[in-house]
Amino acid sequence: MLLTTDIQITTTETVFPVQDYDLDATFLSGQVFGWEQEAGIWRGTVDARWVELSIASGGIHARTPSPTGDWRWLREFLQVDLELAAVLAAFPAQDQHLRRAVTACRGLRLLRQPSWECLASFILSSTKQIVQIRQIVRTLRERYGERVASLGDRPVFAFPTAQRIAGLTESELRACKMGFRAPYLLRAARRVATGDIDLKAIGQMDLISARQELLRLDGVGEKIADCVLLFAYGFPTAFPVDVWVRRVLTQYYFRGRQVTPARLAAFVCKHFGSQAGYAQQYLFHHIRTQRTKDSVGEVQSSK
DNA sequence: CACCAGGGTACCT
DNA sequence: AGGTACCATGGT
Repeated sequence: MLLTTDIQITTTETVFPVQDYDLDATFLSGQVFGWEQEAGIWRGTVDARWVELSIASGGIHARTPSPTGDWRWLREFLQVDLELAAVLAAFPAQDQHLRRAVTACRGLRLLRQPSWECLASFILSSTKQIVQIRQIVRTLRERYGERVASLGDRPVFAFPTAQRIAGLTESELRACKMGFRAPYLLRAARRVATGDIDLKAIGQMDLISARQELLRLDGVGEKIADCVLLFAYGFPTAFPVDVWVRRVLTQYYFRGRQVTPARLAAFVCKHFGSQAGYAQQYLFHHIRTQRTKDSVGEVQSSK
């Protein structure tokens, strides 16, 4: 089918007519680590393509350094065709905690990231603060990523491929300050490079099989698997539970009592429903951006 | 300077 | 199945 926005032959910019899309909330919500913001403009790469994004009247304005005849790669990444209202309508109607998070984070979206970069980034994420994950990813790009065309003054590098990382040594990776995660990343890169783990095939699987396949990787547990399932493959019920989400769930829905992981998973499945992954992202971003607000302080200080 | 960070594994009971 | 030490590094 032909969409009017895709008919242009070659152009370096376009506008996606989409409403309720907050670039700041989306790129700052801990789902992606390689993008930089300056004066309201977000810059980053999708695979080997560099792009800059800003909010314009009527939607998202995108610019690329060289003509892009077909913007499907960016539509896919940004998920501009997703109807956010339909997602929000699937949330439990009587959940006031979730409702408040949605109101506070209006326009927060889930991206659809390239799978290898997403997997690698979250292998690096364990017990790291988001700022540190960003730093490690930046170092990896600068040292081992392919240079890509950009519009700025400084050079830009793509996230290094699995093949590239597979050819590195553990000490070279440790030099990027990733610590004990280095052997995990190296082994994952090798298995992806050899095809032992087929990232493309995982996208065609059902949720259970895809999760099982990701869990075969050393250094990938349930939380990281769920991040990749949600942020790279778009499984709508994947629900990553990190320390923040665990904290917010136990505080809001279990009166601060200790809950076993199995019981928590059962609650999540029953309560949040078909768009649980989106609900998770709203709760996560909300709790992390509400520093000094009354009741939230209790959540932050509780274990 | 303790404590914590978008965890996972090995090893224990 | 559920607890715990440990892993490496830097922010707060």
